[in-house]
Amino acid sequence: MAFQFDSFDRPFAAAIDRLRSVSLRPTRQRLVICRQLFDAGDRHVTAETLHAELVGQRLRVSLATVYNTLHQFTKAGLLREVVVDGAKTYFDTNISAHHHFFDIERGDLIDIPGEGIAVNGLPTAPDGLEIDRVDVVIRIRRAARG
Amino acid sequence: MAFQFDSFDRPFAAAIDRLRSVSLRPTRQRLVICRQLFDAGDRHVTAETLHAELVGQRLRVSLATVYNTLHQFTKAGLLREVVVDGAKTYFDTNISAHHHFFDIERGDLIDIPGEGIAVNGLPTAPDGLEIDRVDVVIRIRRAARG
DNA sequence: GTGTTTGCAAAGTGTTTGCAATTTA
DNA sequence: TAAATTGCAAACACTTTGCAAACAC
Repeated sequence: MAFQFDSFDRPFAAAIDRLRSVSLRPTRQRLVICRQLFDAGDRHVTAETLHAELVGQRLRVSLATVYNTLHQFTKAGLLREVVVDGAKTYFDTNISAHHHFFDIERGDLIDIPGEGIAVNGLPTAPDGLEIDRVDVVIRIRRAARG
Repeated sequence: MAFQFDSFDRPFAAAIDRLRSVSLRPTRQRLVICRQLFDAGDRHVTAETLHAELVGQRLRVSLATVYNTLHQFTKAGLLREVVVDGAKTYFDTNISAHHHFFDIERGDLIDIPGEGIAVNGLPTAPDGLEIDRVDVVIRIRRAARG
């Protein structure tokens, strides 16, 4: 039996299942991160914001482990990396096809459902290359004075 | 008369004009960077690649000045910043409306003319916010084994 | 001359890594 | 107990900054 949890502990059971489904050992750290990410709808985090949340809840996980885990989750297909800012790396728990608003000033990411946007006239990839994915980022900011 | 150039020196004259048009003093460093960027069609550079090019041509400019100058040019509207990679900042000499292919493996940016792609069904920006711009990045990579 | 620009080196930010100690199976 | 994982601290890559010297006008 893993840790202090038993099968009656639903949130942990779900996290354990999720990790097992991608062949990652359900360690204390991964479970804690898993719950923080997936127990509450779609989320956008950076390593630093996620680490701060965990620390704020007295859940001790090192920043290095948060970084490593976010990448493991991404490789496993549980997360998706979103590039919108040169400085930091964002991770999105919503792995379905969709695009983003990015609030330049606040650094906030907001999902736009996949059906909301259609990209037409996509060129074919240059010779020998293929399309991996198409990202649409709508940069938004505080409206100019009216 | 600035430096060793005179008005018969066309490339420098053009660079001087370009800088003057955005109220930037035509210093030796800015002129050299200006020519490197704009004398040869559309280009995508990072501070490091541009600096390496200049140094390779014995044109001495410090990396700090390259960084500063790229940002000045961007603010002045001569360049556009393109976010496609978490690690480095790309600058594009093509400031017209267009989108990009990004070769994930090689880190190459390729322009797609603006008319080539249409984004339909753009949602309106959340309350109090307005759209600054819409970026479409098509991530490409070596085609899978055939 | 006076204000601007440059270059250096130091500092900063976000991220990755080597490795001993710990934990999981 | 063997293999995987963690946390620390050091290393990293890229970028920004403070300030004295050099430069443009």
